[in-house]
Amino acid sequence: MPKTLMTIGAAAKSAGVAVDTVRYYEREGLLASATRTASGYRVFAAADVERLRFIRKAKSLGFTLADIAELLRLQDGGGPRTEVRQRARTRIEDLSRKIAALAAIRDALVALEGQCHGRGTVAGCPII
Amino acid sequence: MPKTLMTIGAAAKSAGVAVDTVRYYEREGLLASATRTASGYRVFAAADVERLRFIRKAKSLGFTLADIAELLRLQDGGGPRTEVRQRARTRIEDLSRKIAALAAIRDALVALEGQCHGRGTVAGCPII
DNA sequence: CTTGACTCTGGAGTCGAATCCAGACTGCAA
DNA sequence: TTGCAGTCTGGATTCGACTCCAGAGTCAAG
Repeated sequence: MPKTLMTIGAAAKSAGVAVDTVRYYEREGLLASATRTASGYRVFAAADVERLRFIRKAKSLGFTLADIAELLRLQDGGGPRTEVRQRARTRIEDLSRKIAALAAIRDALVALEGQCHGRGTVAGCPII
Repeated sequence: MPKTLMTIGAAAKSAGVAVDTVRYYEREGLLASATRTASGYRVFAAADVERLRFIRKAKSLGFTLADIAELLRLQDGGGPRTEVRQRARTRIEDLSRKIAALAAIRDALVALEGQCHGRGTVAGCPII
């Protein structure tokens, strides 16, 4: 096997994911069914590892697997770039909303913390 | 039944949660086992509704049910207020970290978006 | 040839926080 | 009295993204 062709273990390691995760992605259709050796072992090429890395990166950017599946479908179909931009923008808006919500929560807690002098029992504590 | 005593449906509605959720909280120990009518219906008092409201509010502040159970235990035990403050501070730190992480993700996406001119197919699109 | 690491499959289990279900019972109004 | 909304129980199901399992087959090193 040339070094660009590898077993699932090598591919997983190279992409930084777990072996089970690779099989899971294949089941979920994010990866095409891998070709097999005569004995049934999956064989992965560099492009597959790239795809795994892309999934990992997109996940780290907060996309769900469903989002990523969409993106990959676009990629596979050579779809329009505007579509990709649109998804990125949607995701950015999601993130902004989520950040604002969390910041509001934090500020509310900070305010409560400021009101609590920290002495006595919890009875009457503004946080409670 | 005096109007401060109510069925699960009324209590749930008054606190703004679902009936199933109330039973779930009871099962999980966030609410003491409610007293019952002769026929086995749960009976709730104003204090129970307050407790439900507290849970709802704490949840909206991003505490998990496990966090909230702790807070309630403190409350029930008349524990030290410093403890409550400590938990609030921990939660604030959690939130700050989460906000920072999301902001980093968003900024990365914004940067990618800026690099993509939005023309052509996805091949070579920096977002991909 | 044996050992140990790797891979295969289908399916089950995990987490949190509910939500939904069937089937039986209760309570209130018309 | 009948009808329907509400309640009871215990258990199953949901979502997302894995993770783990048993039992069987395969591969490479020593």
